[in-house]
Amino acid sequence: MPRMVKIEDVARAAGVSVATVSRVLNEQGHVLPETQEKVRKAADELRYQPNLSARNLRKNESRIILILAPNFSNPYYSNVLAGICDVSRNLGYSTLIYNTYDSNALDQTLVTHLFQKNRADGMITLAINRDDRWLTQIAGKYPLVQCSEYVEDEPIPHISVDNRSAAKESVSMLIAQGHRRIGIVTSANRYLSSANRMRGYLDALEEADIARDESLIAYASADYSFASGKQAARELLSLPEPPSAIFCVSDILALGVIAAAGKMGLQVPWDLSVTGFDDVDYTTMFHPYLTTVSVPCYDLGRRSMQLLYDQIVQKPGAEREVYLPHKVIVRETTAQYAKQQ
Amino acid sequence: MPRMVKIEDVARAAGVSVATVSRVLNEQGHVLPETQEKVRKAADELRYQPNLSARNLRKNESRIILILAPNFSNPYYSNVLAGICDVSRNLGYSTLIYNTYDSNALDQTLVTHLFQKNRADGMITLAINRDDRWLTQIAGKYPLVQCSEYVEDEPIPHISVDNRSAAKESVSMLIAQGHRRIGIVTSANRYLSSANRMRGYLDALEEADIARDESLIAYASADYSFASGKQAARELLSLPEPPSAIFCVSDILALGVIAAAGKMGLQVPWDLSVTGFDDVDYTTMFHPYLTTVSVPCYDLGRRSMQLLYDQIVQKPGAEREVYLPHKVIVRETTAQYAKQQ
DNA sequence: TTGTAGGCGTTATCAG
DNA sequence: CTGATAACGCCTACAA
Repeated sequence: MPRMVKIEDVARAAGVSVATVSRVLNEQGHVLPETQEKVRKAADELRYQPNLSARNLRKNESRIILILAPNFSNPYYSNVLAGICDVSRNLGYSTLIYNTYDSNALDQTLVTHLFQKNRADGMITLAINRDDRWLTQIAGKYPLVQCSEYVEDEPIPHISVDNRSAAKESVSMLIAQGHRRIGIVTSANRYLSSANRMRGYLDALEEADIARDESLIAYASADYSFASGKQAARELLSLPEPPSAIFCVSDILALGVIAAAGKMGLQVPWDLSVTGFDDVDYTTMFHPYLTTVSVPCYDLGRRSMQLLYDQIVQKPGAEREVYLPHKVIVRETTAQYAKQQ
Repeated sequence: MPRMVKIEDVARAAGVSVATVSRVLNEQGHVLPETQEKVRKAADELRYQPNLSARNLRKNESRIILILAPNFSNPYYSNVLAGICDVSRNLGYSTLIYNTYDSNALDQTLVTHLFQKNRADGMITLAINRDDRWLTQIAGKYPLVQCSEYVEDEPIPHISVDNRSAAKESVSMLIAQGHRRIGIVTSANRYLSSANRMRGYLDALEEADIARDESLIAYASADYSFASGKQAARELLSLPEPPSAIFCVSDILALGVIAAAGKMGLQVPWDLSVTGFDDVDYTTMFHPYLTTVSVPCYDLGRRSMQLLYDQIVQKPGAEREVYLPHKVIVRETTAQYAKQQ
């Protein structure tokens, strides 16, 4: 590390004291415009950059944000991460990405430890379970924002889309197309999004006076794997009276369903309508293009960081519950119900 | 931020001086075993965690490493990032991910500024152009590792796969299947990987005494977009004498090629063989499964960080040029050449 | 409006 | 083997 210029060098060059330099550069207190001018000129010429360790030590902050993320390579999460990183960089924060791999491995002790060890100024969680009540204790002591997934019925700041409404809209659209036997492929995890998408599915059925049928509910693996989507589809399509449409709680699952259907000799959308959720990139990389619900991942990430920042600086009236708009996107995997002969 | 316990508290609890506590906890200098015992016990009970800002200030380091990445949502990069982040966390470094979006926007001034502003201890680049010679100046002043892409003919530490050999193996495999007219879809960017994959393609042709044919070389967009892969394929397949096989420098391009072929009434692999590169997740999410070259992205990320660390701590004999093994994976998009009737 | 000086929590040097 | 103490660079009372 080459020798760095410090505030003292700037002070000497400008012919003022370090206090004045600090005041000018941090825009605090009154300094004569002409003095300001001198200081800025000196700082510019010397290319002065404040030493962040010293500043952080003095101000008792770390400028580090902890991000708890389960899985980078999932395009959903990587988009959210991109949003968080872009904003945090602009705000002057470093990000410490903690790969949790499995959301069930998290607990209060571990998270507390992470905070203490890194002296993080705040944390964003991407995949907390809906019954992780212990998070409330953490949120009481440290700035925290839950992104996408959050703990149900606890007043911890969170941001997401309205999964229940989105699912309902999606399924209602299928009903409007004439489908009455509609299956769902959900996931055997403890995420609130899965639960709410299930609720939305049931809402739509109820509104259309379609009786709930347990045999039409299939569970894929906790991590939404392609293979488990195929497996779930096989169960549904082997039913004596199979569904004419399947609502999936994630795009990858939907792709698995389509693959399984193809293998069973069913053409999507003619023999089976399929809808996904999230609208990740590759939903339009193969025909038929997937009908799905678009979720603004990148913006979810951006807003999370902004919310967290508001909390850190204790901005009065900072929002604690934000829902971003979603959109049902009808493409090629859904069609009018054609009564089988 | 709750009040934190500091080294002084530990010293008082253990009945020793702060110097001794520091020595014990950092394992430097000789301290009586029984004194050590007392100190460790006190530190444990008080759950002491050193203040990293103070330590960094004192030791003149930042424990931050900069990552220059072009694009998170590309699964290739997100896997590399996962590897880097996992290792850096274990080594006690925070990562500052700088989203460059476009590799051509980078230059010496910008990168120098990033280093000075963040006082980063080192940097990993994921997508430098092969002619970014200015990087040599940077590498002379700061620890730096180039991952995946690197500047040609400059002695800056880098890690990647042997793209030239991998491409040659892949194309030779096509030749062994009887193909003689083999096209390539490469990318109009300035990455060394693209150049080397092109070289490998030519190597294979030359070895088989197949004359180079400029009309069989098509260029997709710089960011390997699906759409540009389709476009490139259309050019190739509209030729008076179209290729019977196409080697693509990325998986997404290959998928685009397959899509375009389908639209033109060509069945893969019967009417056309296609190979990709990288082996990202979704190459096995649709039939036909893609024949491709697997690249160990996650390990590339891990090793980059390890190499960078060796450089930061000035480990003697640290490696400066590493190639990780690749593997041609034959799946369903390639087949024996069947002479058209 | 500006300057002086103390202290943030560590590590490392120098005595003892 | 251990303790006292001087930096590291910055911010901010408090004084002038």
